Amino acid sequence: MAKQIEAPRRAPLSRGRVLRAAVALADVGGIESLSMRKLAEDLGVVPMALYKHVANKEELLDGMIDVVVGEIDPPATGTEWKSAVRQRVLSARQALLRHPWASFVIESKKTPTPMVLEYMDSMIGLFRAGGFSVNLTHHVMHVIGSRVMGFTQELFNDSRTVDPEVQAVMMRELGPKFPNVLAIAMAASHEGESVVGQGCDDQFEFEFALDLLLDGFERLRQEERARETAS
Amino acid sequence: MAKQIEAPRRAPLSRGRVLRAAVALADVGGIESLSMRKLAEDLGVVPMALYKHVANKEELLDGMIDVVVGEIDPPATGTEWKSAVRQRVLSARQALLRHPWASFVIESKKTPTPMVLEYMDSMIGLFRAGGFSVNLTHHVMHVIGSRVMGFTQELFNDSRTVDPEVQAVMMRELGPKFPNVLAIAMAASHEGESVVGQGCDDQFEFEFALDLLLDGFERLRQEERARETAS
DNA sequence: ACCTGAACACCGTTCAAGT
DNA sequence: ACCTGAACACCGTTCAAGT
Repeated sequence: MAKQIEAPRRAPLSRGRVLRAAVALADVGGIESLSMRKLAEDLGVVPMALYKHVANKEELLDGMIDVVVGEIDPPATGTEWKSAVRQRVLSARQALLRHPWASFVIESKKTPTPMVLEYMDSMIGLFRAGGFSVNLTHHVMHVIGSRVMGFTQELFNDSRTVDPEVQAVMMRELGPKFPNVLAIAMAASHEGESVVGQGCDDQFEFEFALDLLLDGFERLRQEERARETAS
Repeated sequence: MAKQIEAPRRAPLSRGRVLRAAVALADVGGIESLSMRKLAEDLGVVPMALYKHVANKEELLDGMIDVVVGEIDPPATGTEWKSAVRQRVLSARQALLRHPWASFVIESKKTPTPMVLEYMDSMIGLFRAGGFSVNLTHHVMHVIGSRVMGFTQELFNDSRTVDPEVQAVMMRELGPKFPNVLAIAMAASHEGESVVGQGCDDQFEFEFALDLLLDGFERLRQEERARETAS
């Protein structure tokens, strides 16, 4: 029967608390469920109170990105460039998987946040330390693109578990019009000889792509060095 | 002094006219300027009239994507897989460049539209015809990712023209914190020996990346065929 | 039956009034 | 000086009233 009139104000609202609450909200409800008003409610605060800590929603999103980027492991030291890049990218991927909204928000920005820029800078540094010229580093950064942050646009999502019934429907519906897509979807769900299809293995595909790129980069690097020593 | 009471109703509003108007609106004002209400106004129509032709905004966006995808050239016939894929991807890129909002909208969809699926299906067909197995095709489609549609996430946009003064400011501001990013930005703007930096050449970078991937695919394809004939 | 104005349930953000 | 309720200028979409 305690009186409930004065709800205990947890902590005195700070930028950090606002950002963490926003990340949590987007994690559970998706980015489209994040509004200034809803966030304020979550924090037990009037909407306008948020504007003391973030200038506007844009800046809130910037801050949220930085929270995610902050979760990426620092680069390994003392390893050769390829595994250093590989490890860091895969660590970024883990952070991004924890916050599925983040890749979309990062892309939607026209200018990267300072922390993203810092991450990129250190990644460039790994290539430079590995003996890549400035120009070649520039090119490979473009090639690796968003994958350097640990994500790729999945234009077609075949990683969901498909139960046999749905599969049969897909067969009938999509089969005639998209036979090639169907063939891949079917093959993917039977791969790995699990009883029922579990869709394709995103982690495998990501690493497959990453390694193909890194191998290509290695070749370019060697060609460049050969050209240098030849002249 | 003509009477203006009855504005001439151009055409009797159709799904096609709605979609084309929406595309035009997004082309000039950006996707964030596209609202059902503004679109209706552009068409000289009450907002609710749109809902006769599209179920909701989601479906409007789907239709807009299909307009863009419809601009992509059909695949060349009678050429080997690599140049067929290359040509088609570069044609997709041209379409996407004409509608800068499109890549973002395409990504934002969780399921591809039928026309996107059809495009993917025909692209898969090109690989299959080139002798790639179903599984290898699956992998390379993941590797090529969004680039197959002609776009990549640019996490850092160094393609803008930078005048020397801005460059000097960048040098001072970014230099200490992001030396590696700066080095690349500087180098990119001096490349091609134009007098003033024009930023990096996006078309070159896109083709560089695409060709690196295609060469990698070629190698994988040959390895696979060698494995087949060996067994 | 079709069309459409008003209304509903939201937004992000401004601003002036309250303390 | 700080805080905040109300208001503003938008959204997408429902719905009932008008023809």
